[in-house]
Amino acid sequence: MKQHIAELIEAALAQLKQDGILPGELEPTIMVENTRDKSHGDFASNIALTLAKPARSNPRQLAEKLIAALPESAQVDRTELAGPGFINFFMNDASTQAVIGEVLAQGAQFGLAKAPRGQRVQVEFVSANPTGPLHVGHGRGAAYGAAVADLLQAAGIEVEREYYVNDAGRQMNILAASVWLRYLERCGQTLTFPSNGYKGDYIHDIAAGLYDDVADALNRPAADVFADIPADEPAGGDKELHIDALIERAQTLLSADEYRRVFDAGLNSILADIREDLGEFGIQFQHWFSERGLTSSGDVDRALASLQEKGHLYEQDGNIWFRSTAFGDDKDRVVKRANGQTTYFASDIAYHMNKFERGFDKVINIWGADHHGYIVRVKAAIQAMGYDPDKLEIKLVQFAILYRGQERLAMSTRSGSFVTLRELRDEVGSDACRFFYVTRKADQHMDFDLELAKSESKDNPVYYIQYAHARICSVQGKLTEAGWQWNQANGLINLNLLETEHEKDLITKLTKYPEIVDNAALNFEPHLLANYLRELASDYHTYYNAYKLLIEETDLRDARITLSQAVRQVLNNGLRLLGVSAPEQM
RNA sequence: GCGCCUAUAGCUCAAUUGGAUAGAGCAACGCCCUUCUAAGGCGUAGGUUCCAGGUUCGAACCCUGGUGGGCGCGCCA
Repeated sequence: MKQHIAELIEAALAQLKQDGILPGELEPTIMVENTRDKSHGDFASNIALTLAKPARSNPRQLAEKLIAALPESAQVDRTELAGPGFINFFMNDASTQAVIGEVLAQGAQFGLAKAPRGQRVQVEFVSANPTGPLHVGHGRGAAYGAAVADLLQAAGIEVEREYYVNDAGRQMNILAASVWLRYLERCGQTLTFPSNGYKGDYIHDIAAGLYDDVADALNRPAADVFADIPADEPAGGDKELHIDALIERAQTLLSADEYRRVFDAGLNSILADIREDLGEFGIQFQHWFSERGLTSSGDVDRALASLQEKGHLYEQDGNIWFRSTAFGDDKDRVVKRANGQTTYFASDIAYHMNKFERGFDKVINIWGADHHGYIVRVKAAIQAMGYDPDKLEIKLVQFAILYRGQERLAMSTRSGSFVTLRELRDEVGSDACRFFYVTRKADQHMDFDLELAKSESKDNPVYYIQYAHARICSVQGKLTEAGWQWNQANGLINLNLLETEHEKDLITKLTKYPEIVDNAALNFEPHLLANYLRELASDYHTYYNAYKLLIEETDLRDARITLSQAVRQVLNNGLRLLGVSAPEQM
């Protein structure tokens, strides 16, 4: 409909150019906006305001001339000059009501792009280190990333969802050492667990599983394990040196294969858990991309060679540095240490090279806000390798702080006292989690109140929206009980009977849905859809309370139920895009 | 110290990305169930959009300078 109005304005502009009122070379972009206030009509254009200066004319006079030059349209009831020079368009009821037929005809397809946009994007999200279960902080990134990916797909873009698995590096070795030490305890030995190890209960479970598989084949005397190991922090030493020495010791006392066995026991078990957790959260990834694979495939070497060849690497103090300052970074970054080991950043460079080689039109990374310091250097590397850094879109997700009523819940991964995503889902349900996580703009800090998410009342937007859906479904049941039938065709013919303000508002709201989906997708802002659904549900509850649907007059009854069914369909479509279920009864 | 995010009603947040009179929900107060789910609805009240300048037809939004909050500033991952 906006398109239609833009065409009308374009025709008017052409007319004015022909009449010599506007300079012929003017090529303005025509903006048609939804009005905030319905007394301003359905749509408004600010074209006269933007053209006033180049046309050397007063905006209101120009608007008047434009209105006079607008072609007739069957859809537009009337136009009006308002305020400083806005042109307001009032659509006629029939053209607005047509949306109901569209919704019912298209069903689950309503709101999806009519044609593919011919773009392929990758969305990488969650990508939590596989050193423990996902916690509530990952939950927001998960819900946000999934919603963005689903929205982009709805907007006609081909989407690949990817999880980058950090299965290499020191943290993973700490995990392996933690598992091994718990396993040694399982074998009956007594030892002092390192303060810097992973202490969660899941480590015990993994160790128990390992013991079930290999019995005491990987057992070594604790005395040997701890012989000459530098003291841990509680004993007055350095916890980092302590754990590193333990890792090295594990690698000495165990053969390479044996160490790998322990390492993989931790990695695989945790990855499986994460995968299951996300699956239950309604999130599927097409690819689980292994960091370790980047080294074995030679991508890391290739990425560094590429930088080397273009003259962006140099050697100092035995380390190899990437001159990222040439691309706006505050300092250069080491990519290869003097001992020959590449850094995590080198893997990241290789990973992004790999992404770009896969030929996506856009690569979207969803990161926790604590990673913002990496944006500049990653973009620097991309540019240095000769790729377009603007194709990489990095969305930062701010932290969510959990509250139980007034009480603020603490989180700390190492101490094992964190709230996991699974615990959160068990407590408030996946639906509420998915919805709450995306009701706020991603770059907005948010408070997540467990009590509210659990409450089954209108205070809780998830239940409020789901209830609107269930209400409509229940009307269908009552209809049959009353011995009536809903005749959709008859309802569609009689839409003109829906002439109350409530009904008009509701129908207008339905017409906005496709645009909301598009906006939410292209701006990576699922909260727009969440807010829209709340408004639509609110409009429906208002309507439901104001009028009775099950009435004697067949035509009006059919029209009202037809409208209700269209609302139900849109609620269903919208909730599904956010990964929230639309129950038929509650 | 430097960088990124942020500041809107008592609280949690919106504002169609620069549009007209800044909107919702909580909380407060007053109403509506012999009527399709009261798991709901109606109404009242609540604002110098952190401060000071600037840009323009027009600013919560853009620019400059402050102030408060969050996060980051490893050859860790």
